[in-house]
Parts: sequence; C-alpha cells; structure tokens
Amino acid sequence: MTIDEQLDFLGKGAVNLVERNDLKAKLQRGKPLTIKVGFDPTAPDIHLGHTVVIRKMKHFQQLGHRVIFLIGDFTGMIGDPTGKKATRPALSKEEVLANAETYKQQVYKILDPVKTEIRFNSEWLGALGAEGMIRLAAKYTLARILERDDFRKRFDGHQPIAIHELLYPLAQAYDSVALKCDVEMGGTDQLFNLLVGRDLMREYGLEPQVVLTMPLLEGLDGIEKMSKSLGNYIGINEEPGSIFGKVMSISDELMWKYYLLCTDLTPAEIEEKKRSAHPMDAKRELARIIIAEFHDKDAATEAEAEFRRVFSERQIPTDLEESTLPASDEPQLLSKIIVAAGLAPTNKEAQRLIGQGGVLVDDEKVEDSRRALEAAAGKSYLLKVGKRRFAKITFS
RNA sequence: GGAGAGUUGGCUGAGCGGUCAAAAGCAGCAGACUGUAAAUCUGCCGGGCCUUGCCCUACGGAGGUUCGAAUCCUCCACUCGCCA
Repeated sequence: MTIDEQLDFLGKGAVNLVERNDLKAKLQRGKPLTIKVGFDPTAPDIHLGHTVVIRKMKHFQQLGHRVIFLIGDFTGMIGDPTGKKATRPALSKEEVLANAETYKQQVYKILDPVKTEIRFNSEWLGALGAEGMIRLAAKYTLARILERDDFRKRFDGHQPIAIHELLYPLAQAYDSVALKCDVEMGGTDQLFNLLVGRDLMREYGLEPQVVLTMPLLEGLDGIEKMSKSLGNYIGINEEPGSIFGKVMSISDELMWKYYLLCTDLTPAEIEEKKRSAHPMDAKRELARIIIAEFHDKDAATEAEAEFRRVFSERQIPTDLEESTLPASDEPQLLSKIIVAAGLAPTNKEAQRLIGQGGVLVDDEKVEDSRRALEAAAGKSYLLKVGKRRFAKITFS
C-alpha cells in the first residue's frame, strides 16, 4: 500500500483525524507507530459498539504497528462517583487482573494476540503520587478544561462537576506521555480528552500524538448509542442465532452504518451494495459477516438457516428448549405453565400474552387467558410465546 | 454558617386532597401487515387470585392531620444550586 492508501485505509469510518498530515509524516518514516486505546476496567463485556475502535486497532496491526490495549485501572480503582448512585466500589488488583483476562478472551477474537500489548495505567499514574498529580494539574488551566462541551454545559447549567472529573482528561493525557504514543483512538465522545493528550505531549517536549475518533455506534433501537445498560447491544460472546436475530432487527437505514464500521467492506463496495442489493439480503449478509468474525462461517450459515426456518417460515426451531414440569391430576392454567417454563416473567404477563394472541399450544392459537391444560404425567405440549420464545414441556 | 430547591413506575417527566396503578414521551412486549426480530399501524405495559371482579404493593423514609393523601403538616435521609 502507498502512504495515501494507508491513510485511506486507516481513516475509513473515522470522524476526526487530527492531523491527517501528521499521521502521514509519521507513516512516511516507515517505523512502527505506537497506538493506544484506553478501556474501562469495570466493564469487560465487549459489544459491537466497542469493536468499532478495536477493529481500527486491528487495521493498525495489519500494517505492522504496535498496538497498546490500555486498561484504565488507575481511574478504575479510584472509582467514578459522577453517577447519582453510591460511589462505585473500588476494584482490587485481583479484580482488575481478572477483568483483564476477560478482556483478552474477547478482544483476541479481533486483535492479533502476538501484536497486542496490554498495559495498565496505574503503572505510571500510581507512581505519580499526590505531588506528581498536582504538578501535572499545573500544566493545564481551568479555562482549557472547560472547553470540553459537556463540562461547559454542566458548568453553565449549574450542574455539579466534581474536581476529579476535571483531572481525568489530564490523567488520560499523561498516559500518552508515558507511552510516547503516536496515535490515540477513541469514540467521538473522547475527542477532547485525546486532544488534551496532544497538548500535554507538547508540554513534555514530545511529538504530539495523532488523534483519531470513531463514531459511536447506535444500538438496536437505532437511537441511543450501544450500551449494556440500555440493553440495546450485540455482545460478541453471544450465540450466533441471537446475533443473527439482533442484526436483522436493526433498521434498514442503520444497517449501512454497521456495514461501514463493523465490516471490512470499502465505502465503494458498500455504496454498490446499497444500490443493488435487497435490504433484507444485505442485512442477512451483514449478520453472516459479523457472526463469522466472532464465531465462524459455519455458525453463520447455520444461524441464517435457523432464522429463515423460525421467522420466515414460522417453523419450530431445531434446538428446542425442553423442560419438565411436575404432573398433576388437576388441569393447570396455561399462564402458570408458561411462567413455570420460563417463557414469561409473571403470571400477569403470561395472561396478557395469551389475551393478545401471542401464545400457541401445539401450533394452535389460544384465545382464552384462563385456559387450562391437562397435566397428567406423560402429557407433553409445544409452546410458542410471542415470536421467539419456544419450549417443549412435559409433565412427569 | 445562612436562606432555598428537589427526591414519582426501566428512563425522562406531569400530577387540583377523592374519579390515581398515577398524564405524556422513550425503551420494552404482542398482534396485524410485510421483504426482516426493517418500516408502518393497533393494542398492552406493578403484582396476585377461586378473573366479567376482588385483593396486595407503589409516588425517598418514619410519623401525623383527614371519612379519604403522590398531593397538607412534622421529623429524618439523600441530592442540588445560591449567598457567606
């Protein structure tokens, strides 16, 4: 690849690249660059949203650069009291290490283990001490920190800002100093922090890092950014079938963003697909690509077949859940059976589902929410609740 | 230290002492339709039960006033901004 091709390759999907020319200059030297991306030590469950940046790390690896997966255990150990809930319990060293292991298992599905360096920022931030921290703080001004939009808004809106929050950007920037980073990446929400890194590196007489930000991927709802707490995520450890279904549930429109950020297709290829492919087919393919990355091709094919079977043809899934319930001489309320089989959380909810025509017993729609089923030993039923909850239950 | 504001269902956010299991929006779920767990439309959306209705729990916590309180009073806890 020529330098310009490399720039295009690395810049694909990026929102900010500060400065493109700086990156070009660094690449032209022909030496491996040091790339850093920071991760929160408390949330080692990686979902598709995280993979946007991780994939970009992979791209750097493919070009032979040195990629550092930085775990922000220092800030993690302090705990961030910003949320209204009680201060989050500080993580112990053991927990941090355990989380790091979890990260590895997941991240290495994308990154090359050999070319990935995992570091912890307590290594240098912990060594700084109170004095060092204050010295570091002396390098920056409040006015500059308040340039960050969310600080500005909270400040102007008389919302609280804790002092240590102001220190976070500096601590993060110091990571770049300590590691002499050439490039730091993050989501667009990280732009400010990453730029502070540039400034701080200059303060320390280092060549400023290049800053590259990636878009935040919207979750399944298509509105909020993907996050575990909102439940709108696709986890990379999920079952192929679940990933397939979730991908199919994103809107046709959002699908293209996923294509850009979660696959290796070039923008030109994506445009072509947008023009020529049927949205449903394109979405199926997207699902296959994503599953193939975290599982394998066969799993993807299988998941697709199963999806067609269950949703297009409305048949029974092949890997049907089977459960056994205690038999009884008395007929049992269907709603209670549904709850017992774990197909609905509460009796009320189960009755509601029946009333809405969402329950099939042995392929037959049940209309009466008070319906009871014979529960003698040996009796067996096939239950379908809603579109995607199935179970075969047997009384014994 | 001082004078205040606020705490409502997963979230945001209304709420006159009764008609409030609590508006509205978001998220979620179901049905219809379909090209998909897209879009759109409709409905549901605290729980229990011997289910055309009855009961329980719920509006930060504890008391109180009242026939009756998310709504009034007192105390407590927490959150926030302001003035020192």
